[in-house]
Amino acid sequence: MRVRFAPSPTGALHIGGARTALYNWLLARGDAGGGPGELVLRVEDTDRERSTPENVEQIFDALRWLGIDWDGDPVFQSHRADRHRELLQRLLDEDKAYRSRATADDVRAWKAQHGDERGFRGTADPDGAIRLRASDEGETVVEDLIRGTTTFRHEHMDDPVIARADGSVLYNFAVAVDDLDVGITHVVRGEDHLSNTPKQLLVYEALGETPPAYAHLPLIHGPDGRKLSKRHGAASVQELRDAGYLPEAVLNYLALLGWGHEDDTKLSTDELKHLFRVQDVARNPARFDERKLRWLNGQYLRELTPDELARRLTEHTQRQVPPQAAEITQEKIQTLADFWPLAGFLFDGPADDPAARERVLGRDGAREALEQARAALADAPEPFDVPAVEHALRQVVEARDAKPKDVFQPVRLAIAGTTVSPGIFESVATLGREETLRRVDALLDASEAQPPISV
RNA sequence: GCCCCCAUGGUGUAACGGUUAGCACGGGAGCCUUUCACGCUCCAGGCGGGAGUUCGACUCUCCCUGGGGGUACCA
Repeated sequence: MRVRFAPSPTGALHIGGARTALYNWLLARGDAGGGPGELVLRVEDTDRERSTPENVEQIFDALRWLGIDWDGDPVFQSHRADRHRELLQRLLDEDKAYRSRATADDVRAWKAQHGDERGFRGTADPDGAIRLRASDEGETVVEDLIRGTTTFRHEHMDDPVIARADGSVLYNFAVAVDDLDVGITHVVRGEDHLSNTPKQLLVYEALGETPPAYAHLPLIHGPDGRKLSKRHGAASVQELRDAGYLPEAVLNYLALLGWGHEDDTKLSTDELKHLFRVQDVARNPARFDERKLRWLNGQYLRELTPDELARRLTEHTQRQVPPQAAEITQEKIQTLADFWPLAGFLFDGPADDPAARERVLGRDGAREALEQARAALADAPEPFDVPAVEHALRQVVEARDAKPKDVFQPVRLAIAGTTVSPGIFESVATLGREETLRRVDALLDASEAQPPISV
């Protein structure tokens, strides 16, 4: 089984494209093919305007990040112009294609006369675009692994334009030829190509070649059911990466968009390779639901070792995150991007949250509790670790006959500047005795200078 | 306009002629609890509509409706 992923480098790799790449990759690398398969990467850059080296690199990059690898060097469609021209000439010589000067207006006029549902038939001109001859008789049948049989009556099909007047080929001709030349056995791509498939089939027929098998995947829509676009938020792999998602979670989530396996949701890449079958792909379009991706990402995040989590956080935030700091946030974040808002105070000092200060310090005895906590922490034995901190702070709770939060919240406020943070013992221990005391003192001083206004 | 595809709760899916229509996200309630989370328990919520076929339809056929795609000398 030889499959391919053929993006056109017109921008970032979007989620739909990434899923197409993933399904092809699962076919090539997984068990479904019944043996080792191959994945060919082809860059469809015949649209000179929009295809830039930066866009190409961006797509390669996104694929690498996801862990999707391919076999051999990428094929650039633009490099295959000679071969395209060769076969084009052959079809012209065999009168299977002809030149036509007909414009879009001419086609419309023709249809006005013959009926909207009738395919356009041109007459041969000395120059102009190249059209394939499609007869009015018969039909072309697409046998799709996912959708079953779809029949297209030739009567409805225009003579497809396969090359421009200058001889450069168009998409529907180029794909067919390129897939043929590298021996693609299965074309797995988005449903937006289904209606174009009969044209490609016509190309194979004119060339006297056997077409590959086809599987057309349902499209991915935004949460509102419309076509996925930028205004839906993160719509490209790069954006998901920036948003702090893990590649393994993105891969897992993408696989689930249009396919499912019984009661399982969280499926490792190995499991996906084992279970995935194209035939099982759903026929209806799926909506991209970032909330579920967030949840899934949290699941994967929690499985990482502290060292690994720290490594990924460091890479994502571009700041050195030690394993201990990573570990204490592990059950509280869903994306790598959630780390900094939650734990940034460990590095950059307490946040400035006047409302939180007033709320916490405004409670009866809060200041006194904080003073006692300070003393307990100052006296806590070495090593200044989580058990030591917990013991010290719980002693204060007991001594004051208070609720735990009456003591913990003021301390949290002192070190974090706000009311949300990782566990208080873990946070204090991570910060260290010296820095904790400094921050507690700072808060005590500040609140003395500016006592909260009591109402 | 024409051609084509699709239709299970808010979302993703499972079951594919006979089940109390399953699982997950999200939502609600509760437990846990030092905040936020995590975790656990429970609850609500679905086969778009109409004709057939059948002893029996979510599952098969047709129509309607609603989405989507294609219809370029774009890919």
